[in-house]
Amino acid sequence: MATLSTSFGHDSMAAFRDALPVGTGAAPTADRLCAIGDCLHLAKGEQLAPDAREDRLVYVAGGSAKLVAQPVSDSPACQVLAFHFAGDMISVLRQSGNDAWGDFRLVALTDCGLVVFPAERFLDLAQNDPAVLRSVLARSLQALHRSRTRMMQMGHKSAGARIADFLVSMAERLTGCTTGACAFALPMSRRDIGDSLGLTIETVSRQLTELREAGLVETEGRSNISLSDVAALARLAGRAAGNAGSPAGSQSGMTPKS
Amino acid sequence: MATLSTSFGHDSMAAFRDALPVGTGAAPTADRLCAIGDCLHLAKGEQLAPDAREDRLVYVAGGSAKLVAQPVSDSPACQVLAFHFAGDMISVLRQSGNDAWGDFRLVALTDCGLVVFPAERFLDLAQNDPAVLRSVLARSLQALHRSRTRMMQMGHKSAGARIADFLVSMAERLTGCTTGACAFALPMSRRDIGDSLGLTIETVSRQLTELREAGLVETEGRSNISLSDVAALARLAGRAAGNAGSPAGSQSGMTPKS
DNA sequence: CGCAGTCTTGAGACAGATCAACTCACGTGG
DNA sequence: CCACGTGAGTTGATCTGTCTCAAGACTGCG
Repeated sequence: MATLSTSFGHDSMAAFRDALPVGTGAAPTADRLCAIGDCLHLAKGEQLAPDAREDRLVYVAGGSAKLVAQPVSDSPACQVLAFHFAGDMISVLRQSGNDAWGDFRLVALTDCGLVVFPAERFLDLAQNDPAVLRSVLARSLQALHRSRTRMMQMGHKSAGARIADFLVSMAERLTGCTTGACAFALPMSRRDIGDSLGLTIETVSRQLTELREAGLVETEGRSNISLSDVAALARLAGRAAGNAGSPAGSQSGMTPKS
Repeated sequence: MATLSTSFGHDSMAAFRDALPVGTGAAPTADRLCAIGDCLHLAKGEQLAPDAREDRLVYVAGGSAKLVAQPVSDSPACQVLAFHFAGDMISVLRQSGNDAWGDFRLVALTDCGLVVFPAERFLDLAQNDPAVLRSVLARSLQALHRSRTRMMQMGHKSAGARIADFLVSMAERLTGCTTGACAFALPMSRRDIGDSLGLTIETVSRQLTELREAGLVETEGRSNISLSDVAALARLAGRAAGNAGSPAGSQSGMTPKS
């Protein structure tokens, strides 16, 4: 976290600026937005201090993180709400209020660079530039849509389908691959996967074994995984044909240029 | 849908206007918004024509409706995404895109009055009045938050907890009651309840019976229900103490004044 | 009053959770 | 550099909760 911190921070801000919509005369707004953004670097395992006073918008410039909700009293399982990777813009809302769940926290799965904004002030500034505000709104609606779709799936999908869906989604988000074969390293543990899918760690493991025996998946070490046929997995996951759903999380990807 | 349409329509529009944030100089914007809004009345069982070309924002002026997603090819169960009541502002996005799910449809559970806006044009106009735009954004973020929270619960909650949660949520939304006893009429069928909770109709029935035997619930006829102790149900549902989560749906309630 | 569809209730099957070993990867210290 | 230990991952046996299939009872409508 030491020496590289500042330069990483600088890169983070630059990355954020690049991700902004290129509206006419948006430059001054971008400047002001950057002025209130707080660059920070989280080492693997560290978490964003859960300031309960205000909502925050966080831009992930690099690395990967998980958004978790911790049960307030008892402590059995913490639910993973979403995984996030470079380019995602996520809203970390304060206190869910009065449910049995405590606050939401962003935890680093790998070292990662973030830009943190106070939501209120960010929106105040964005208000001057309707294009930015609207862009954020559009992302939110999209995110809502994805969340709904995901919820829907969670409702009645088998463990196997959920795992397949998870893998397809990861392949897509980590490598951009939507068909054929691909390999990548999963930054999260089996427990994280289970917690995000509403399954136990044992079930996750068993399903992976099954896929391995079916020749669709190969694993090496703890995190390296390779999929031999993404399309087949997508079919197993109950997706139509194309895909593009991003079930395992992404609520507000912010990559208007790509 | 015939004779009463216009007068009901008028009331719907008035209700919508009342719900708008009272910003300075917002009146002209309100006028323009109302100008593109389409008032319409749905009889019980009717559905909003699923125009697949554009996203729409719908204000529910009166009555109750369900937002459903229909599987495109096979036809086993249609998933109920949310229930909506008077005062809710919901976004009906067109085609989920490429998933195995077809389009989203709004179906009337009881006769209801709606104001339908083309999302694009609504936002174009709202852009002139940042207060309105921001209000919509705030609602969206809230909705996302609720959706996430709900998803989280869906993940690992027992059937009993889901039903209890559902009842508490309905009590709150239909009668404003958050503790003590209350009675109301459920506008949706057991099947709808099951489809929204990811349970079968039989399980819903069984759980209700169980609650009845526990003395927490009484039913009369098909839809009348009375809860003797909402707080106890909330506890059963795994909520902390207060409540205010609105799990069974509401994504964008629009009642800034209340 | 009778029919159709909704709701309830029961018995059996199955998926996934739970409990309990066991194995292996990876980081540490000798 | 390699043995070692810890914690992650795998595998197996069993158990519980929910779905499924199948009657039956009731509501509410024509």
